[in-house]
Amino acid sequence: MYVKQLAKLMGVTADTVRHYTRIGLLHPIRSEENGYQEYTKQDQQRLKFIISSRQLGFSLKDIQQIIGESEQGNCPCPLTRKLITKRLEETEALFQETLKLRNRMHAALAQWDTSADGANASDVCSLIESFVDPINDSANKEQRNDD
Amino acid sequence: MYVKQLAKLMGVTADTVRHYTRIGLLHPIRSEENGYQEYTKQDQQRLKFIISSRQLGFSLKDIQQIIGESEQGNCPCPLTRKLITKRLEETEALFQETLKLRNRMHAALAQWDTSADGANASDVCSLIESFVDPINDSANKEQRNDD
DNA sequence: CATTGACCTATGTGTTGCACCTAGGTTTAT
DNA sequence: ATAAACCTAGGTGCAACACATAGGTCAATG
Repeated sequence: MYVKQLAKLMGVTADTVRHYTRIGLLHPIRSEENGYQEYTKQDQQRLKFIISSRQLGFSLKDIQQIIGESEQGNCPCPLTRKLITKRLEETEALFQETLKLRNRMHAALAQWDTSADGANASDVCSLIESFVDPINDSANKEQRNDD
Repeated sequence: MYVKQLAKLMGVTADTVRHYTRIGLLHPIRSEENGYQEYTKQDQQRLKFIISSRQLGFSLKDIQQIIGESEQGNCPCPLTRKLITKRLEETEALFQETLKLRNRMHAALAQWDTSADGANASDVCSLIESFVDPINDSANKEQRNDD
């Protein structure tokens, strides 16, 4: 099976398959006739594993490590548990940040909905410069008492 | 004011200030004595604007554009409104993706909490390979009837 | 007065996970 | 014969910096 066929079968792009091959996650066999990369059912299984792992938030380096453990005959599960804990923390942090950003953006749009495109010579953009984050506004801070 | 002093004052790293300078967002004056970059109050205001804009989800390129409009004498507000709409859509999408990822990760940890580190010769990692996403599992799909 | 430590410079590389491009070679069909 | 569609390796681009390299500057100290 050549690269595009495998990619199509697994629902990724040929570039993705080539990328995984480049970094050593897949090991196709080189055809002696034409120099093409031949992907076997093993590669297909491996690719499925990579896709599943990515869906769970593992980085490609994580996946390399996990596969490395497995190939050295060790059970990779402890490593897997350890890694997902780290990734979950990161994802949690990203989630919170993204949530806050989304809220700020909504707040800005709401404020800007009722404010005109004023032009102040000293400003670059009055909308941005006059925006007050309702959550981090100091007027609200004393209530929250967290500084 | 030199780079580190400005950075400290505004709560960013000196590298960040240098980065903004490199891409033309800040315009310090070169000292003739020692060749150091001298940042003025204008740069300080500008940096404050950049930080505010970043907090609202604008990319550095967005900020370049907005400043560009302003420097050409045009009111940048319409552009600002247009750009934040795009960024908000992206942030919304990122938020949803991150939320789903977080849920998958929590589901995995929950499943793995009650499953042993089994070793199957054909698997790389049985935990990952046997994980069933409760949300995208076809058995549940008909029940939940959307998302 | 030489040295140390803390600052400064420009430029280049590393990060992540691919997508895209270059410049070719191969295979298949018309 | 030629075009269309596939394949190759290797390189670049993205975002927003962090970090490293190799050097120059400056104030204070022993």
